Amino acid sequence: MRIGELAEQTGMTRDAIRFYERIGLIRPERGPEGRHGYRRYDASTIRRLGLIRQAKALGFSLGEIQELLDAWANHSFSPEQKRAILADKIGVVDRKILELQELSSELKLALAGIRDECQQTG
Amino acid sequence: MRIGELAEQTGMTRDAIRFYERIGLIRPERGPEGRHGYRRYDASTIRRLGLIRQAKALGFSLGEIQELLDAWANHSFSPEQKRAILADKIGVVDRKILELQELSSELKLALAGIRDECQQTG
DNA sequence: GTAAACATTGGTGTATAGTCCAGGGTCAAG
DNA sequence: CTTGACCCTGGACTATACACCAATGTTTAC
Repeated sequence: MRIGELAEQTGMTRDAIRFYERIGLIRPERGPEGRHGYRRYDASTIRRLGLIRQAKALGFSLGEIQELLDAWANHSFSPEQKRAILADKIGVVDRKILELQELSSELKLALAGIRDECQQTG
Repeated sequence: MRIGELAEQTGMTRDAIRFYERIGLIRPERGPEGRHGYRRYDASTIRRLGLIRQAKALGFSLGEIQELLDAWANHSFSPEQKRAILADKIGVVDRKILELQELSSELKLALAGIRDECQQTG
């Protein structure tokens, strides 16, 4: 798959995908079939970009995501380092879940309050 | 309370607090006691800034937070508009919770995988 | 009344996360 | 062998979310 199709599959722009490559989040092959040098992606990259998108929306920076993906895959870290990084991120994620649950409760209370306001006349 | 104490109480910088004011997230009084014009904050601002910090960490932009706070308080929106905005944000938050739970599960699986790797010799 | 410790505005600078070209190369079809 | 659709690099530009001044004013304590 070349960059255009990947962009279509993921809903990201070509520029964003190239940007993610520049900062090391993805590592495509280069033009295995001709002499062109085009980037070639396999299907796993779609999933990887999906995860990046999700993590971003959940408040993780690309730097944090990179750390996470490095720990997830098998490059450059010892198992112990990977374990530590993953455990750390799990803690962050679980704390975010709690915070979001509190936030959701508060918002629902606020919504109920507005309903009451609307019921003033009956 | 003046800006310095508020900064201390919230852990934010004076600059960040002034920035939040510039974009409309907070609206301090101005110098009610002398002729100075200093910003004066009451205790509720601490909570408000805490909420801003939390929402930011959870992936909301300051723009979204502003919308939310406007709907939360009683300014400038009809009850119906506020209800709609709140309901929308609740949906966003609840979806984020689900995504984070999935992410947490995946991370825990990955962590378990690493544990297995470490157990290769015994 | 003056010095320290606070505050003000206004402007510039920074990091992050991209977007948007320009100028060019590549590929498949006709 | 040209046309259109795709790709490349490099650089400039943008929005968000602040940080960091400088020059100046105010408050508090002595």
